Amino acid sequence: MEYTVENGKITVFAPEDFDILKTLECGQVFRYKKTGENFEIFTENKHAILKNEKNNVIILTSDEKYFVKYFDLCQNYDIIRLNLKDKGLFDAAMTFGKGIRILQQSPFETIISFIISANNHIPRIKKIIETLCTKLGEPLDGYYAFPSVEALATQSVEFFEKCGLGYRANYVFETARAIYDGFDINSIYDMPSDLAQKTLCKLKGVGPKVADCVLLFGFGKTDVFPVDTWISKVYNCYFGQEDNPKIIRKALVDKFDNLSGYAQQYLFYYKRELDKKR
DNA sequence: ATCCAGGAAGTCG
DNA sequence: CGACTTCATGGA
Repeated sequence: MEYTVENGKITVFAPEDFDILKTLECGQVFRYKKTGENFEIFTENKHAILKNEKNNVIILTSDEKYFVKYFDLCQNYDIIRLNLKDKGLFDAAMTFGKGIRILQQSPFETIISFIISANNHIPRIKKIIETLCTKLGEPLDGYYAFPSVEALATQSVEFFEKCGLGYRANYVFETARAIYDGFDINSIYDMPSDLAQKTLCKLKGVGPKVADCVLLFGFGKTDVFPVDTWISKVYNCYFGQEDNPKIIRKALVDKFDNLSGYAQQYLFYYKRELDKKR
């Protein structure tokens, strides 16, 4: 992918594989908003403004290096799609989702965010995360950072209940505490994905699906396949009759191997957008 | 109004 | 283990 970096500005040239809206709306990230014609995205204590200019994608940010990695600009999605086609992913999903990029997000932020996502609506997930940032995040230039481990670990369960977390209040409480007390999330980077999933599942509120989301979006592990309600639907529609998420996951990881995460995003986005329209 | 959400924990057998 | 139930909240 061709891009240039200047002071405060990344220009991605005529990217067939960088669709701002698809990348933000495909369910991997919650802290973004539309401001007029542009989009604004927040992560950790950073933010960037995204816009289309002529045929280019412009990223305005004071931390160019961070967002080159964040938007996965060095990855070639053309080659990924070719390999996915070989592995048997149908064209319609890839054509429909062309332009999606898998974001390389903060591990801690994805852990907390996807605990909140479990059995919840996306608009509500966004709202709760924003509330946490507003109340506990470091105030910056016109926005708030995502709360630090310490900021979250030193709250009471009642605090999280007041933020609208419901029964997930205790999950966030326990998990923030565990990490604050020394649960080493950085060790996850060096683990094979099956052990990494098992390790993450020790955290309260983290099960197989949330763990896979964290591994994919937070740790850049692409040999995992988060199976949620949408993937179950799409599986039964195009692959085979099965309702056990564990069996579905194994079948899909066997099929797509180290490209599972990409396949998952194309399939998730495809099915969810199609069902939305009807 | 009432249904249900990018699932996970708890409790059974 | 595996199946089955429960879980708080508020946007649609």
